[in-house]
Amino acid sequence: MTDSELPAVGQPGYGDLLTTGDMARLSESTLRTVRFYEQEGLIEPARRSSCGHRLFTGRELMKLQLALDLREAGLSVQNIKDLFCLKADCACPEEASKRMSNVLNEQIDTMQQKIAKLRKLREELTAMVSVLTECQSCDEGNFPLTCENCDVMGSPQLPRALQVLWHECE
Amino acid sequence: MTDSELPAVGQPGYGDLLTTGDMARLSESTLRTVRFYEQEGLIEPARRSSCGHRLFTGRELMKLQLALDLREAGLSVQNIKDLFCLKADCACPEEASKRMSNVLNEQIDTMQQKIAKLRKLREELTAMVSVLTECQSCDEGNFPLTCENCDVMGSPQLPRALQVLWHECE
DNA sequence: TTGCTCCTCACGTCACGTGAGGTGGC
DNA sequence: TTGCTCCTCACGTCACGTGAGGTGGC
Repeated sequence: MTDSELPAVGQPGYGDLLTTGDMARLSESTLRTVRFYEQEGLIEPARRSSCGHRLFTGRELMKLQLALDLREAGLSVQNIKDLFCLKADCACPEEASKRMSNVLNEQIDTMQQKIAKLRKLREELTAMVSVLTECQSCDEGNFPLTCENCDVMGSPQLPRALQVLWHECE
Repeated sequence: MTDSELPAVGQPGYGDLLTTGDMARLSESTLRTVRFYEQEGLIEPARRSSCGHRLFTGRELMKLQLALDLREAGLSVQNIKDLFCLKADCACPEEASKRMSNVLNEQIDTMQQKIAKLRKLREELTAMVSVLTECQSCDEGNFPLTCENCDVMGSPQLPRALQVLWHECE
């Protein structure tokens, strides 16, 4: 076996198998998270090395990466477990296919709502930065001395974030 | 005082002030969350009623709503506290304006990345549902008997979610 | 021997959830 | 008296973070 034939990851003699550290690095998570997800039954090592180290297949890395993405999207670990088991829990593939589609469509819906909320908040903050930037180079040379008299800062239609984060406080 | 002059919320004789329950309802959160955010110093009741009930102004409701939106966007309660105090913590408004803009721009950036990740995952799940739906009404009448021989399910370019959630399992 | 990566407890943390038991006005 | 809303502890939960102390191959 020449160097060029060595596997790119999971280096020392474990074939294509990945250590916990490999899993953490390749999924941009942590050792703790990899172990936690194994403990919760989301992933499973193919075997242990002679000194007790977990060894995972590439397929488990895919599962871990998907699980982490779904967590970021707001699903609980239990939700993800249910998804991972859904097909096996169904009596037949027809039922599995329909239930899977239903569950996924629900998730797609809630993700769409999350995206909409995030976009709205992002635009609110963007609007606030615009006003701040505008006022920093105030044409009237008033900032920040006489803002109370200014129609920009005085407007009641200012973005909510600006009203909350940029008020004359207690 | 006629009925039409009564405040719409915070009904019984508290003027325009809002109870903890009002705050929870109007922010679509919970009593516990309102109290927790008060304890953490994000909001503050204007006063207590004679029997010890918290009474908040409309302004505190705005703060609560913004705080909840920022939490959903991924900021910690400490992050939000820092934002709420940023202006007061600055020596002058010029500095506050610049620091605020910087912090907000960072947040806008990370929110943009979150949106991109969510959209990507949403499209992955949508693609998976498409394949499932297509296969449910398989032209060849094969589903789910002879999927192994099919070029749809056999393709290595299937969405990752489909590979993970719809495989022949252990 | 040193440095690196892995291991197993096990306690800590963050943002709340969830009762338990009590109060005050219709 | 009953029902409703509020109150204060205080313990529980979820998804990990963070040491503490130990192992095995270069």
